[in-house]
Amino acid sequence: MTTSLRLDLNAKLYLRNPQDTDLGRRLVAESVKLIDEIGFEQFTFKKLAQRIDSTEASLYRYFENKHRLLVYLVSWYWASLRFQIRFHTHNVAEPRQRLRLVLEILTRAHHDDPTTTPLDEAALYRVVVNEASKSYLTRDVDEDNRAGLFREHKSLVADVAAIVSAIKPDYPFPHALVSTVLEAARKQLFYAQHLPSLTDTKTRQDVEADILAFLEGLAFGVLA
Amino acid sequence: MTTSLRLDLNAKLYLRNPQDTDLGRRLVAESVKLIDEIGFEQFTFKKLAQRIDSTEASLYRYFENKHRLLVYLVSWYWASLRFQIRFHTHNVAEPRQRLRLVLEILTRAHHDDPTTTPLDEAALYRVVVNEASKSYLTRDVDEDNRAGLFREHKSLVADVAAIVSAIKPDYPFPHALVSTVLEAARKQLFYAQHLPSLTDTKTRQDVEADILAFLEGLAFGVLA
DNA sequence: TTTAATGTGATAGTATTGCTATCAGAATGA
DNA sequence: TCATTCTGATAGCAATACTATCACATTAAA
Repeated sequence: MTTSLRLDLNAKLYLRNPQDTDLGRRLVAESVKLIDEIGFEQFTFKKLAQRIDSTEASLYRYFENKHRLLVYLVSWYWASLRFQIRFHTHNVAEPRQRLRLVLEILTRAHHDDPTTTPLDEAALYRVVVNEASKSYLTRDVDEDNRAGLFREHKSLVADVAAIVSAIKPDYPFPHALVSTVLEAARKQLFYAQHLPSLTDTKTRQDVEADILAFLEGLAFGVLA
Repeated sequence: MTTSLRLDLNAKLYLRNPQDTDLGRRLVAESVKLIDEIGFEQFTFKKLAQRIDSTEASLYRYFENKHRLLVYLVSWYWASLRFQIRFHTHNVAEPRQRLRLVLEILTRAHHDDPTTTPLDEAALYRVVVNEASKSYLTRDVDEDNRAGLFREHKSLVADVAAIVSAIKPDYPFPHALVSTVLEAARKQLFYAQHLPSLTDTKTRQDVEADILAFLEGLAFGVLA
């Protein structure tokens, strides 16, 4: 996968662009690892500052608070997923084949070579699986939404919904289908790892293959 | 809807059963309203104590912390949903018809008469929509799961998955389908209210009717 | 009936969290 | 050269998430 890719995210996500400075880049890279390790609730700017030999106040110059940092990380994930989808489906004309590819990327995107990318992709994916919902399940959703903080997520859903509509133009719920499938890909992985009775991959080997099969069944079932 | 129904939840959810005392019942009833008003992050036992003319420490006698209270409320919701499903599908033999009923209850359960029930059902549903994910998206999922805190959720999924398997015995993902549909019912309502570009109900009147149609399409699509 | 045990809510703490205000030095630019 | 801006560092503060201790009331046992 081609990387060192600099994704330009909505400037409202941060106070100062963390990609511009050494400290900013370490902030982001280490925050992924620390949130992955201790969870978002236990994560604080103070702990992160200690890790990267900086101070709390310095980090607050980049992000208003830890919630904004989470939204930034999740947006980064959506943006990179969207990039990968565009890249891989570029010269695939048949919409069903495109959708199939999207589902594959969705369930396997986090296996890319972590050395070529500025962030630990595997850790970021675990963070997204565990914490992404918290980025919008807050009192400030509407305000945050007005500020455009969820633009990356929306663009991704819009892109894939367009493929769905190409397959079946009269299907009335393309966006709902895509947002559901996107969510389900992550949730089912979480369930397989932590609440296996809410899914069906218990005894099997390749959890991701099962999730992919499940999602394909869902998507192509309604579009049949 | 028949109520004043006392649901017996897992005793590990609380330190002292809040249903046993007047204070306990007020705690639970008012917590639903307060969380609905200010959100789970802003909710504290201190604020709740002020509301019901009690003290912080008194409330800590019932629940170890506010997270346990949330798990309790969500479990109460799953249990009452399961009760309603059993009640309404009791004498419906045809599994497809049963599943259809379940989906209807899922999307409309919160319209029941609030005066007959100990909790404000509409407020509880809003709390579930906004906060339920936070009950298991924590560092302690595995521990909490071992303690049986998610039993109600699992039982509900198992019940409905059995209906799915009755419809199509060789379908390999009945639990994944049910947990996905359960989640989607809430998520799509949230999207319709806060992030409308992630769903397709923007211009329409009856959001719940749309969600029901979407879920029926999903479920009966894969089971066709 | 006395006394022991238990359950109740109230008061007063404490460590941590989530910031903010202020600062001094380094780099940048006019 | 001097002003501006940008950097990270120090200190502090209000709120949060509890905990420890208390006095009192009730119940249960001897």
